[in-house]
Amino acid sequence: MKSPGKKVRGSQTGRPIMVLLNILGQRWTLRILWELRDTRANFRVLRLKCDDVSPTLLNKRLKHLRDLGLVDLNEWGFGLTEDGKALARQFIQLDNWANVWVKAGANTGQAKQES
Amino acid sequence: MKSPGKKVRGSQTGRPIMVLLNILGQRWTLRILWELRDTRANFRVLRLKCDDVSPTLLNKRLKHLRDLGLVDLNEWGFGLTEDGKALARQFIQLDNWANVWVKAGANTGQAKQES
DNA sequence: ATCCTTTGCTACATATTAGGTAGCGCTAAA
DNA sequence: TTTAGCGCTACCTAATATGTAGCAAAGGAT
Repeated sequence: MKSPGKKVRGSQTGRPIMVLLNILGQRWTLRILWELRDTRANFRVLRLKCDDVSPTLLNKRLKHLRDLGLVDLNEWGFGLTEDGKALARQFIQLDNWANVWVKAGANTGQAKQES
Repeated sequence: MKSPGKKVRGSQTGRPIMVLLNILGQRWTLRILWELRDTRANFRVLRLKCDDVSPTLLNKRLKHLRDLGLVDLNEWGFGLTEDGKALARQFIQLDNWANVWVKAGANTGQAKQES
């Protein structure tokens, strides 16, 4: 239903971090940013990189990320804007952290995602 | 289609960053970690902090995060483990970035989330 | 003992979102 | 005029989230 002022999901406080958390909390968004972190790729290549996401969703995410000015499209395909690159840089640190985390014996949670 | 060994979502390469991206890419997960970043909270308080998520989902996420060793529960409620805190520390940087990002005139994407 | 409250948590029906497949319109080459 | 590749969309089905109600257990007060 969704009345005008009502939100569909996540916080609508408008605090930047909340906006960002909402965006990043959507399936595949983080992954897309990650895959584009140091390269450009056209739609199909990006699909392959992203474990063969459905084009429907990939397109939806790309559209969103483009609206946000984090991703753009040119003759070499999709890629990160300067803002997007700045954001992606944060993830590289996550990558480092993740490696240490798993090495430390953390459960990867792969066996049981759903209850 | 989905053959037996295939997974339901996200990459299954096992690379730590992928595992992490899968986890963080689930709705509310980032938000929960964010809200617990510097405080503990019981179930209900946490719900309120998280824009009144449904208990069903909050419970599911908390269970998952506890399995992963990122969150624990004690007499003061739910909170981050040492691992969780280390991860949350990464987000603080995201917060800073987000503020700059929005100040720079970025579209917050609030007006049109759904297509 | 019996009633409240609060805790974490669950059932269940509904709404929303994601996934998979096919294929469109466009451009450019052959 | 076929062929191929591009970004993108329609369609239907499967998975996930939401909302509401309410559970069992633990404690406190009457």
